[in-house]
Amino acid sequence: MSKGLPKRSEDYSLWYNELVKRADLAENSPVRGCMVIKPYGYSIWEKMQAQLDKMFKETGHTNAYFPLFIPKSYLSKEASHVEGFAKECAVVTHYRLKNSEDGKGVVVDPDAKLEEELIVRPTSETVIWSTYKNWIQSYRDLPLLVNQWANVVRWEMRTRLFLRTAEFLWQEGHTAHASKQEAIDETVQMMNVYAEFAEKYMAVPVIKGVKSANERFAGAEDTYCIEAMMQDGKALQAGTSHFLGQNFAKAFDVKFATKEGALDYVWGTSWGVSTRLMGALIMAHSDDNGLVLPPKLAPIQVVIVPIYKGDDELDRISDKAKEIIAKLRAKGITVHYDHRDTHKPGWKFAEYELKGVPLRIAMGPRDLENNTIELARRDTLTKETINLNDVEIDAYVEALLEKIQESIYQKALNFRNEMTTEANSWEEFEDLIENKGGFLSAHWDGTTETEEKIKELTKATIRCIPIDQKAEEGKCILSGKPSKGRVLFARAY
RNA sequence: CGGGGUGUAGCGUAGCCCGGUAUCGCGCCACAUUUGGGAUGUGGAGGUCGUAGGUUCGAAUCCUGCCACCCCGACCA
Repeated sequence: MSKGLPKRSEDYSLWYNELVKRADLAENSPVRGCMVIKPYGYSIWEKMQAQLDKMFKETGHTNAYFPLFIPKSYLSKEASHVEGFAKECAVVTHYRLKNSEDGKGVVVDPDAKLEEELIVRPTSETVIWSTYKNWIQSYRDLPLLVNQWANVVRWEMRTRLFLRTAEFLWQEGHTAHASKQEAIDETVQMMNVYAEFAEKYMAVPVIKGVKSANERFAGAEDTYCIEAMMQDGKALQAGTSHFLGQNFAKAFDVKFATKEGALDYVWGTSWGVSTRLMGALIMAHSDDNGLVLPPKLAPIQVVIVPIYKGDDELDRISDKAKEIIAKLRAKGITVHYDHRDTHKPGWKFAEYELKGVPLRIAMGPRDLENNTIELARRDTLTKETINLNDVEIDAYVEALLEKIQESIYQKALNFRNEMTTEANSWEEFEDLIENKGGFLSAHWDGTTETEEKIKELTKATIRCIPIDQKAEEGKCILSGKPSKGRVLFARAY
């Protein structure tokens, strides 16, 4: 491994790609657009999963699993859904291979053609709603609150590790309700769960909002989202929650008997976050030295590096380190003691910085003598020497980790606020999008036509209509037609 | 999927124009000296030059197809 990462200021994309590989998060696979998530990267994803799963359970959801393959005909049952996904579906046409004529490999056996071709799920609404038809008869069967953790495939033209891959991991919640309002409440609730997760665990501030018709999920009545700001001034959609109305219920004929004895279609929602969150996490906090992980998602929260000459010294330091490790673990803190003699301390320091470990403790002979340790923070790159006679190390570290979590969030929030600008004229809008980036808060006349024109002219899209949008009379930035509030524009991933 | 670029040891590269069996650095292995911010020395291992064909006495080098990756468009979570 060569030293030094590319600089963010010089080539942000290159910095990101290199960081993902060097920090052992993921690498490309032999198949175009797919990725291998390496153990360290997967550990972070597992921590995200664990927390999200807990939050889903707390809001009444249960996990289930639906199959990878979907009959091709299912996709076309909901018109706008097929329109949205047809272009990027992987299709299974055969079920057998055979040895090739020249004996040099295997070929698809033409005799093993499937009667009905299968698509690899790009999302599971169709299979799930076809199943729900059998599960729901009465209002007593509702609400149905199901989530699944799964992989999906979307045959993307242009891919990037974590941000857009042909196959990705995610969770998809699919719920059915007896009333419209209840389904809308569910949709909003899950957006709020995502926002809370992003802010409290990932330390990434997000804007909650509703998508314009143009950006809406294929098959939804409304798409709610959380939008995050990356360090290069581009926006990233971090999670979506869809109010499906009765669209899928109608497409798959899912009716229920109401309390009053009438027959009605059920109301649906779906919501998801994916391994794309990994990309958001990386791009929101990391620096030119490597990853910066929020303590709540860091696979290793504290690393202890002994500095020693000879086995005797190592033994004495290890004795002391073990006491500290035991105390920290008792507090539920994840500690790694790296006493390998195959690498020098300086090498380890750089390595753990690259991997984003929030806190590093160094202990050498001088520390042993003075009963001190050196504490180094990853987020600020600052060091302090702590006298163990003066502080309770476990409580101190616990508090410091919390402080780091908060400080990373504040830094990202300050950045996001600096990068959110009101644009009041078209000239200003063009100048800001080109030279500053970030979110532009501007008036829009509400038409798809204007939205597309703006995209064509500036590559900026409407990220969302913020939930907390203030009523304000104004004129559309492009068309000059009347508008009742500002929406957020940005160039986006 | 369109335009441009790249592919040589685990990683980064020279060589390609002008054809003759592959250069350098990092990493890896062994030993010694080292250890408070990516150690040093000595010795060593590792390559069907992305892949499949073609031209040639001979191909990393020339020609064609394919694959992958990067950048810019279109598409998208």
